[in-house]
Amino acid sequence: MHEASRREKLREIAALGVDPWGGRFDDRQWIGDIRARAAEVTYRLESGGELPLPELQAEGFDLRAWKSQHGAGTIVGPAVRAAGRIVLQRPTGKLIFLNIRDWTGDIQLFVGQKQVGEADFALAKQFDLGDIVGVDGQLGYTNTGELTIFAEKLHFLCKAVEPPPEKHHGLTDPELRQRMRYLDLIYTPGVLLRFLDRTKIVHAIRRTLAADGFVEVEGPTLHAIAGGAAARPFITHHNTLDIHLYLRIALELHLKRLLVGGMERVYELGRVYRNEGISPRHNPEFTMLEVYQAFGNYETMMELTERMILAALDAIGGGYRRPWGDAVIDFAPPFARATYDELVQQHAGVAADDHAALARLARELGFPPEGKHLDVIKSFVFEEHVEPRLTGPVFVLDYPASICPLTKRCRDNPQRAQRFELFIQGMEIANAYTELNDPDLQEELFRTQLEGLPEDESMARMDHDFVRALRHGMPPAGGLGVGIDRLVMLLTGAQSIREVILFPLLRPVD
RNA sequence: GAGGAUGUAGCUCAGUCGGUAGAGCAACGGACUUUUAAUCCGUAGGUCGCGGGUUCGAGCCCCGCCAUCCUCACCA
Repeated sequence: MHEASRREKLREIAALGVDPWGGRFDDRQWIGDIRARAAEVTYRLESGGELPLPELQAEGFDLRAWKSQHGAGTIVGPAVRAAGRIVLQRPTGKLIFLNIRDWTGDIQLFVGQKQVGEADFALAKQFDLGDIVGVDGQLGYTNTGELTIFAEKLHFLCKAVEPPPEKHHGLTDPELRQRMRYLDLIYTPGVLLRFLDRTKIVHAIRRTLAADGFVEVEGPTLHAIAGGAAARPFITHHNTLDIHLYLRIALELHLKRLLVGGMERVYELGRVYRNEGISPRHNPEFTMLEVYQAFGNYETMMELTERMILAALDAIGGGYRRPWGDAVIDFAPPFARATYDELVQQHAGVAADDHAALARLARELGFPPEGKHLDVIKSFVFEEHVEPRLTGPVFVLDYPASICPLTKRCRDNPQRAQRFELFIQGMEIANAYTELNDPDLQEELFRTQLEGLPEDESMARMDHDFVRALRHGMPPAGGLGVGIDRLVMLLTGAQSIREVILFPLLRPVD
């Protein structure tokens, strides 16, 4: 079978006195850095003097013709050391061309029998696609103008006993791409870069927060009460205490306790878990950022949100206009701002206080409005009719107070909550409040929220300790939540959340 | 949870009307010191997702199950 010949080569490599699993390999340069040294390659004329080589990327460039034009000489370049996985191999008798890949790029190796000697050439004949090899050699160009390392010494660094995917098509089966992410990262163009961009985005966010004096903390992920959001939790059990515990569905309530405790600027960037459906925009575990700033409000958070996103874009490069599917998202600041009611008027064509018109529209959209509060009807219309039209980026301001249980009301209008959500391509990316710090009102709002829940969500409980913490005094504060996975989707052009989560949840197979 | 699509060699994919299972890449043997998905000659490789059924005969038709993808519902 396919493994047998590779295992045979493994034995033959060992028989050559080489460890087929490799070892420490110091002082090698990344292929991207080596490629950047192309300009150091020159043409040394026998008649004396050195010529720089022309731009060799040009299609159809013929180095042979160029050389005969300029007279006899040799190509000289810097000595380099590289390591990478063999992704293509073209043996032509006593000469082998290899393409190797590290996480910065690909480069061609020229391995000639005469040039590397009998021993290394015997080793090179045992190479398979997928093996990891090292090389010492001179950077130069082949006759066809391809930047190439002309090997002088080869090093074997790791055998691949399994064959790689098809060399041209790679892995296309979406199931295999997720189950074998290690192959997807190597062989699907753009995948590794996207995940590296995710890291840069998260780092840019942390840098922005650190520069503003925020501290990062780690709250508990096992909660006795799953609070801070409305979602079904995962349930687990602690043996020694013999209690049910819930994986956290939000970061909010513990971070606010820290506000009470005097951590004036605090954030957590971490995983939350929601026992809900899986879709191109939902994974059961996903990454949230929550930020709390004492003596700020939701406008403080809006300004911070915009700065973090711009810093993330700067970190990955490519400007503020980003393709996303068939659309282009324009992140050029400042992001648009509009009130909730204005957007209802604009996109639904209905005045936000016109109860009858909203009810009519809700019914048309399949939502029976009878006996429902105006804000509930409006909220339905907003979600169904307005949100999909918010291609954004747009900050939606001043939500109806009755759907915001953790939010301070607007001073001039208690029917409005000091809350914004940032929408981009119909997706909610950020959600921020001026945090409610009135303990009695908070307790009352929790209570009415719990009363409204259906039977099967009765695991939601009042968090009395949180309310007690508020009674000890939480400074007025702005709070922000950001869905990191979705933000990364938008910034990197990914159409599915599975393209930005390294190991999305899949049903296990034996 | 509902509906639709897909599942054939390690990978990417064909497979007509129900009649002996196909290609390319990868692999193996041979030729080749400037190739570019190298090329040329030859060889080998299959539980057609799993389980039933219909039929003289099933990759193909029927039933059930499994997995993945998409849409919807829940949700961010």
